[in-house]
Amino acid sequence: MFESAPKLIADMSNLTLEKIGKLAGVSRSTVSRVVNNHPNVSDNVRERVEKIIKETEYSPNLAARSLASQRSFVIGLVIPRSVQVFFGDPYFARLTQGIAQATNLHDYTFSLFILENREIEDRLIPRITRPGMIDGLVVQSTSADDKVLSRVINGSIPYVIAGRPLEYPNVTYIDVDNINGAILAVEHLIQLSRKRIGTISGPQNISPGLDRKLGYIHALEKHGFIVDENLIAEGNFTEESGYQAAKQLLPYEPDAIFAASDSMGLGAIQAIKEKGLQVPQDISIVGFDDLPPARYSTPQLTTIRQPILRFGVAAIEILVKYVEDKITTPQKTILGVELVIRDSCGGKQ
Amino acid sequence: MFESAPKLIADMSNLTLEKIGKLAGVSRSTVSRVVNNHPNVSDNVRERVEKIIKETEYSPNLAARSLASQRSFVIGLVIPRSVQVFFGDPYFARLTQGIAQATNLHDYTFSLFILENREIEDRLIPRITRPGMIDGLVVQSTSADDKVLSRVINGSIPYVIAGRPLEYPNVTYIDVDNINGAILAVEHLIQLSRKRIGTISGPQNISPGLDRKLGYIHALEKHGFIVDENLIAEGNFTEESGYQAAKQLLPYEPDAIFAASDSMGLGAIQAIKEKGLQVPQDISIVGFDDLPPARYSTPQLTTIRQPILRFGVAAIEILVKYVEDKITTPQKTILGVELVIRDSCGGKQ
DNA sequence: TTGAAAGCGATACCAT
DNA sequence: ATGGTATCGCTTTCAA
Repeated sequence: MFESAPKLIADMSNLTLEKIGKLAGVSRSTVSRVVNNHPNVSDNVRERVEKIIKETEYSPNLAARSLASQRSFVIGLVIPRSVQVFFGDPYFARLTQGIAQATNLHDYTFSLFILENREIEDRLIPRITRPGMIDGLVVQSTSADDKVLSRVINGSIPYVIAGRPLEYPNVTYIDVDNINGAILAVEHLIQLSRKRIGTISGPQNISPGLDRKLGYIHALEKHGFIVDENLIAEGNFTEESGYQAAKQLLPYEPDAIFAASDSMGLGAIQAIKEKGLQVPQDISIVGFDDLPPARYSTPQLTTIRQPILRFGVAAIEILVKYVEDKITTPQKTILGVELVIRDSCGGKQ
Repeated sequence: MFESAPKLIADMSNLTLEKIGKLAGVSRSTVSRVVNNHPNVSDNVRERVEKIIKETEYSPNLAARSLASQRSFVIGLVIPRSVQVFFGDPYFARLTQGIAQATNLHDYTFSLFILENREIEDRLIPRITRPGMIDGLVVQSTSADDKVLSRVINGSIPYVIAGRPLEYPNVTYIDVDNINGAILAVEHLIQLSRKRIGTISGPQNISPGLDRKLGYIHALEKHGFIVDENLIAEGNFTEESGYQAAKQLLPYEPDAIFAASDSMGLGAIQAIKEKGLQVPQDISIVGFDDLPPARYSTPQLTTIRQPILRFGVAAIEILVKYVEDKITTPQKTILGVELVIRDSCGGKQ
């Protein structure tokens, strides 16, 4: 004892339960209980051990823990190959941030798998889907019948799909209320007495594209408007596509446009300005997302705010429950959205 | 044998070296050698074992492998707490993507640690810096004397700093040639016969802020210009700060501005337009980064392109060499940048 | 070339 | 409440 203690303090590089135990005068079992917050530890022992853990900055070896417990304490976010834009889109950056944060708060390690090309996809799918490597997966939903999506859904690892997957209605997913968001947007325009309300929708093979257009149509019909196909154009969520889509709509003289993303809304504003028209005087614009650019544009964009960070947190909370409670019943979660009124629609009080 | 073989094939969920060995009639040691491509295995044994591995889709348990080999096969990207903007900045999204891709290509798993608040920082730093958890780290450089930076630099895990760390001149880092980029930008403006060339610099406590301003001054002096403090304003790389800085410069009638980031350049363009002036007719603008928004602005932004994806790839290549060859000598890598001429400076041929 | 066996550092069951 | 010990699945000497 006399000789070994100082030595142990010296080589902090390889701290183990055993060494902490020696320093605290208890067995490795007891230290393990302290680390894992097991109830059966007396208060003074717990205190003593915790003090030493703090002093030495001990933290358990994850490999050993994984091997013994048959859990990896890793949660992965998977971006399928068919997600084209990916990191060009600030949405994914925020999503990643939210999920990483929530993962760490639950004491899991966060791993990111971007399957950006076939080579990486082939290499990673077996690793990702093999039981034991990863405790839980968040998989970004996609349009196509993506390889990784079906592998995960049919595999045995707990997962949550981020975004409603059109092809798999009966799986665990989390999404924002796209339909209601679109309705909020359009009803705002209706309240401002706009009569020719157009939309720039997203691609119709992914749920945000589909649902936001559905909401647009629903709101119009609910308020007795006639849906005019000439006032509907399709983009792919990028600014450039919004610009093009707006050019397509302008000949039909809309007095308002609901864009299914902020980026497309900003593109539309540019097209409108180039035509010599003014936002919001001549045409009102509502976007969707409320990402930072919406606040810095001129005019500032009225938009539908989706809680991206909360989305990540909620996804991880669901996932952790699945992992730790071994639930398997599919569960759907829809997060609310809200209208954020700025300057691109006029009529602000 | 008769009874156990079918059983083993049945429960593929828990394949181990031992079971593969039993199926192939060899020991676990031999199977391990086959899996790890060790030379000392006879051809027919290797063949037999590989066949079974393929049939059973066996893949080794990473936790066990890590524990035994004292390597985790994980490479982490650390975003220190003092990196304020983080994911609002498209730069980090691209950086993350490049590093994730390169990491996977080298058969490591990619983990992301965003130390966005003190709680997460306290929780993660011991884990990150503890030997054995992570084989190598890429750490984003920061301004302040950040806790995690000094811990990593003084620790024993191989690392590469992304961006020149001002406080630690003698560590392994990778950076882009900020000084030369700024020189390219300013010389372009000089060639276009601009006489009153201002700059919107970044914060002077981080290297991209410092170096790009140094390059600006260097280029002016080299060409016999007098550096006018009134033509220098400081931003923090955001669009909003560029807008404000431009407002500060305009009374001194610059005919060109070198903005140390695209975002600040875009903010400057907005301020200039609001003042009733035109870009590039009245004032030329050069940005820095060449992120997507530079291409979608009006006018399209002339800028300095930095190879962010290559940056990530290069960082991982250096890191992997450090990890696998156990090198420890500090190494500095500077990547070249290039001028991308678009419409914000005029004089385009 | 191959096999046996000793770790790696946790967890968790079983005694006490 | 605490300690002893088998165990997780692999890597890696050391013998044979």
